[in-house]
Amino acid sequence: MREPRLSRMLLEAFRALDEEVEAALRDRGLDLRPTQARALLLVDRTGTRLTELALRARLTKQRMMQVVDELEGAGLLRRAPDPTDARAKVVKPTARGLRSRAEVRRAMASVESRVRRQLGERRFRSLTAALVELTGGRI
Amino acid sequence: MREPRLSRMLLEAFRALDEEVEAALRDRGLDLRPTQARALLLVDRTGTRLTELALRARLTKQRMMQVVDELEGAGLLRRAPDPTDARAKVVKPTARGLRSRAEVRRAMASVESRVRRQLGERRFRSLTAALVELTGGRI
DNA sequence: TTGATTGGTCAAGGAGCTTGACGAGCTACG
DNA sequence: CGTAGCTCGTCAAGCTCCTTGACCAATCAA
Repeated sequence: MREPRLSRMLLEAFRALDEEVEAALRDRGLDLRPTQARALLLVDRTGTRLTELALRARLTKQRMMQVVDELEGAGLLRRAPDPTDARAKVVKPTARGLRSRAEVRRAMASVESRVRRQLGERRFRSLTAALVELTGGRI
Repeated sequence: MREPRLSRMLLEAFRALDEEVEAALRDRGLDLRPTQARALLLVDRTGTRLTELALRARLTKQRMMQVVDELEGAGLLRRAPDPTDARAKVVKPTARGLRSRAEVRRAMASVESRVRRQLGERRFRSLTAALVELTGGRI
């Protein structure tokens, strides 16, 4: 490679892992794109507001609405009125959504263990520690 | 954070660095987006074919053409016929392009040194080594 | 020589994200 | 209390980055 830059490597590593997660999801029969999968993980069992989801995912609420729309269309999430605030709604997982979420967790965990084995425990920890430091509180 | 996943951290770290590079470029008076900056670095002084650029950047040639179009419009690159192959053209930096490229190199290098200082030499090396291993030849 | 391949290009579109605006409901403060 | 300002979800539009598909002209391989 001609210009092996750190940011480039981070992007490639992200893409590689992202594709791996997507493939793992497909293997489990889930047709979810990584953004959808990540959003699914952020929803509390008891229901979470859209705005809160957007904050957690660091997306605009408009974008999060699109993602929730998709997941609602897929029957994995549903919206219910928030009893404590007439403006708001809460997003909840459906029964299918809960099952899918468990699959997503397993898929992500399996990829992550694969990486952990590839690097070895010590280097894996070192990698995540470095990333935490680089992102400095963004995550 | 609720679900601190490796792929998420990689993405956030990439974005953080990318924004930092973009800001560093703006500080130097260059209005280049990171994709354009990276492409600019890939062009040989003596000229490089579009297809070769696409390969180096791991983009489709169609996308690379768009990026080169933008950089040509900005007066940083120009296309010349390839004397050895009548189908082909070579993309070359203009004089301004060469100067901009040097600025890009400095901007990227400065961000990378900042990270290097932040992490310390040992952990920086460990990070890049882990990323190389994760991307496994993609870079 | 001719069939397959390569280099650049045009066209169209999709994924993922953003900004802007807005109505309905909530909250704080005079 | 009243009202000014804010928050929640939403609609609309558009941008960036990238992709797929189709072509033609030039080159290469048989």
